[in-house]
Amino acid sequence: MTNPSDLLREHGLPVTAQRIAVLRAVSGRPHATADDIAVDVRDGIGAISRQSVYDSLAILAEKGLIRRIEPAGSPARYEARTGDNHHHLICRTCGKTTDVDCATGHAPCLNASDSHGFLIDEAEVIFWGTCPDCLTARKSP
Amino acid sequence: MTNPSDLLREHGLPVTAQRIAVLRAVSGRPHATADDIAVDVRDGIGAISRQSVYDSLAILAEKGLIRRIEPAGSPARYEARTGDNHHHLICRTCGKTTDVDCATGHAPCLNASDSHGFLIDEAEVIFWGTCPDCLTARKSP
DNA sequence: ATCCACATATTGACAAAGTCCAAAAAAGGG
DNA sequence: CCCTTTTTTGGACTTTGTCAATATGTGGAT
Repeated sequence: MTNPSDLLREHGLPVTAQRIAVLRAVSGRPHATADDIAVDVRDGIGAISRQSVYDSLAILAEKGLIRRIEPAGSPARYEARTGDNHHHLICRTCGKTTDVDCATGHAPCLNASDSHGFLIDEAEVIFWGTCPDCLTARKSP
Repeated sequence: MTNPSDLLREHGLPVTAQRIAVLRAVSGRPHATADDIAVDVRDGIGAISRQSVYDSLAILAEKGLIRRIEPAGSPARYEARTGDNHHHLICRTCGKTTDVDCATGHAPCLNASDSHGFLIDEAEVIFWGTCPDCLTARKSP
């Protein structure tokens, strides 16, 4: 696997300690919020400003190195798994987020029945439900 | 079509001028934000507090009279079309939101390839793209 | 029709998430 | 090594939404 520094250079981005740390944090903890990332980064390199976390996440997302998702009722979350059109399964109770491959194995929902003249570039699918833990918790209170 | 008052009563909700007006506003302007609703309601009945708009929207959504969607990068939006498992097509540039029926006509994405033990109750699909207007605007600047 | 208990509406303060801006610091090129 | 450009920082600010206390209105029983 390409290391973080090379990844940044390949995308024409100046290499900074902050960006490397942010990239590492996102890879190491999928579906983390900006705040989670900030905490992880501080554990790694000591300190980083809130603004730099947002800037780094934004530019990494723009270059396609990470993906940003914004589930209802939650702050934005980031993940390093990109380009494979996977979707998400989110627990309504505890917010646990799990990756799922698409139903038929190859992007079933990419074409809407009627595109209304839009040029569609992404189909985002979120499955809402209750996770196993919360299911058991609910049955035996 | 059932009128707003009866709809509220049928769902065990006390009927108030505010709720009727909110319900009307959501029906009349699909995909409106809470703020849009407040403006429309004030046009209709003169005044309503911000909090009441939020409360009404929340309870109407809870009872299934309206649906709440929260697209990335946008405040929450509400629509009165419920129970037909339709999805949304959103323009990345101007935010225009359009309803689309599901690709195959009958909920293609309702079963994930692997539910990971979750009990899934909804599959939310958002198609992201560029609307016709923004496409033309982009080509001829 | 009137009264009462309770749900709902209002008001104002507050919180979370994110953005904007100007100044300081650091990186890269000549 | 110096200069320009980019990045980082810190702080103020905006937007969206929630909380808590008080006032008001609703629907049922009398």
